[in-house]
Amino acid sequence: MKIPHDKPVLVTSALPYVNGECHIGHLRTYVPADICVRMLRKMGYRVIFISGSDTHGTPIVLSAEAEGTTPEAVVERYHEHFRRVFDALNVDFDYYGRTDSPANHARTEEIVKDLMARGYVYRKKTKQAYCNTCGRFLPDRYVEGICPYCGTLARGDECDQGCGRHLEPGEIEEPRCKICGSAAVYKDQEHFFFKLSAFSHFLLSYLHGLEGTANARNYALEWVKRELRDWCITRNLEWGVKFPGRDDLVVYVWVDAPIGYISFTEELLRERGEDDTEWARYWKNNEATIIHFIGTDIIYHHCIFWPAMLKGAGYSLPRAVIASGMVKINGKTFSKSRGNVVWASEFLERFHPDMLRYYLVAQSSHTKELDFSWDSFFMRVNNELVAILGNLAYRVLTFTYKHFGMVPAGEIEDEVTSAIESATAEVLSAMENYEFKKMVDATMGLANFGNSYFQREEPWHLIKGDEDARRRCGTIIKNVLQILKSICILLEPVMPEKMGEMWFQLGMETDLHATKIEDLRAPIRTGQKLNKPAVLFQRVG
RNA sequence: GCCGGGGUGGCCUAGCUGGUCAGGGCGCGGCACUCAUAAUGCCGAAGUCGCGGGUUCGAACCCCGCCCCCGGCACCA
Repeated sequence: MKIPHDKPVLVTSALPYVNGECHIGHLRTYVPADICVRMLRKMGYRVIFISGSDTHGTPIVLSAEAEGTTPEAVVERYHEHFRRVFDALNVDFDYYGRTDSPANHARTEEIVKDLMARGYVYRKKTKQAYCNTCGRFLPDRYVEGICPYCGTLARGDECDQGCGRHLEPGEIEEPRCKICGSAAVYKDQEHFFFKLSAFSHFLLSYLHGLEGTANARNYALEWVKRELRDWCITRNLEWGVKFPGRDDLVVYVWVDAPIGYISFTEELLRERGEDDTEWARYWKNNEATIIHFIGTDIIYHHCIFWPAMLKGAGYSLPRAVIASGMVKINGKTFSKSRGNVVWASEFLERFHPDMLRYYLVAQSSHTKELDFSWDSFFMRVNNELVAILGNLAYRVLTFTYKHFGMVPAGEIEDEVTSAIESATAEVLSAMENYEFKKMVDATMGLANFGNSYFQREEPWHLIKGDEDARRRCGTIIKNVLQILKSICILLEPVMPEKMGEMWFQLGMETDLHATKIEDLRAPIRTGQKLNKPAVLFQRVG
C-alpha cells in the first residue's frame, strides 16, 4: 500500500481492557504498532499515535464487586499498570487516554444522537434474565441454563458444550444466575438497536478497498456476505456512558470504546493547544490517513461495527486495519485460569525491553500465530542479537577503538553500498506490506553480510602489515562502520534503546530517533571519534 | 456443520499471480580464523514439498477428491 505523503497519519493501537495485567498477547499488537509509527516517521510522515484504556463494561463491574471496590478503582489501577508497561517498553504513544473521560462521554453521546437522528437506531422489547437475589439484569454471559435445541447445559449466548448454536437473549431455558447460582427470571426490557443490517451494501464496497492485512479484510467480508444482524447497543448497567435520555441504560462498551480513538485525538490536539475543530481534519473531513492496529480477535468490531457507525454518523473512515495473529504459549491457547500466560512485567523484570520487541516481530510474521516459548526466546536473543548483531558491533568497534580510535579514511566499496541499498529496499517494501518480520530479517541479513565481509578481509592481519596494508585495513573498517550505521537507522524502530547505544559508540552526535532513512546513504565521517565500546546484548537463558 | 489458516529434510519455516522452487534458520559433521560475548567465516550430510487423481512441454505452487492439525462462528475487550 501507499500512504499519501501529503496528509497527516493517525495510527491507533487497540484499547486494552483494563481488567487485568498486560501479557505478551497484548504486546504483539502494541509493539509492532510502535515500530510502524517510528518507521513511518523515519520515512518522513507526520504521524500521531494514539491509544488508551477501555474502561467500561460488565467484567470490570464484576471485578470491582468481587474485590469490594469501585469500577473506578479497578480502572485506575490497571490504567496506570498499562501506562507503566508501555513506558518501559518504549511504546511511545502521543496520547494514552481512557474511555471514561468527559471528552469520550461527550463524543459518544453525540455520535449516538447522530445515529438516532439519521434513523439508524430503534427500540425493541427483549426478554432479559433478571436475578432477584443479585437484584439486577444479567448480561448473556452471566446466565446459564438449558439449550432449547439440544438440552445440554449452555451459556446464555451460546451452547458451548453441546450443539454450538448461538442463542438469542431469552432463548435459554431454566436460566440461572452465574454469579450467585440462583434461578433467574425473564423480564421484558426495552433496548436500543443499531441498524447494522442497513450497512451491508456499504460495508461490502468499503471492505474491498480496505488496506492493511488480508486477514482483517477477508474475515470481515465473510460476515458481510452472509447476513448482518442488528446490534443491541444498550445495557442495564450503571458504569458506562449513559444512553441519551435514559438514566437506566448505558451504551454497550463496544460503542464507546472505538469512539475513544476520536476523543483521544481531540484530547491530544487540545493539549497541544490546537484549535477546537482541528480534530475534525482527522475524523470528519478525510484530511488524514487513519490506520488501526488490532488483534485478530477484534476484527469483527473494527471492520464491521466501527465503519458502519462512522459511516452512519458521518465521520471519516479508516484506510487500513492491521490485525496481528494471536499468541500461544508452548502451543497452547492463552489461559489465565490454567496459568498458561506470560506477563509483561515478568519479562521486563528479567530482560531488556528491546529483546522482547525484537522477538515479537522476528519470531513470526505478523498475521500468523506466534507460539511463544522461553527456549525460542533465548535462541533468538543468543543466536541473533548476541551472536550476529551484538558480536559484529563489538568486534568491529573494539578493533577500531584500539587501533584507530576514530573513523578511518577510505571509500565505501560498491559491494557494501549495494548490500546496504538492497537491505534498505527490502525493509521499506516489507514496511509497505506490514511485514515486520521481513523488516528485521532483511536487516539481520545485512549484519550477516558484515560479519562475512569482516572475516574475509582479515583486518587483524592487515593492521600488522606495511603502510598499504594498514590503509587497506582502514578502508575495511570504514566500510563495516558504515554498515553498522545503517543498521542503527534500520533497526531503531525495533530496538530504539540498543540502537541508540550503538549510535553513541559510533561517535554519532545526532539524535538517532530523529534520523531519516535517507541519512543512511551519507558516509560516516572520517575522523569522527568513537566512544568506548561496550557489549550491547548479554546472553540469556 | 459452516468459514478461515495450515500440513515443505530431526525441529521451525520461506516460497503459493506455475518454469534457478526445493531456499533460510536451529541442530548435526568437517575445516578455517583469533578482532570478538566458546562469538565469526567457509564447506557438507539430510527433504517422494499430507495422500490420490487431473490440467500443462513443465506444479510445492492451478483444478477435483480424500486425510490430518489449529482457530473462528457475532456482541466475547
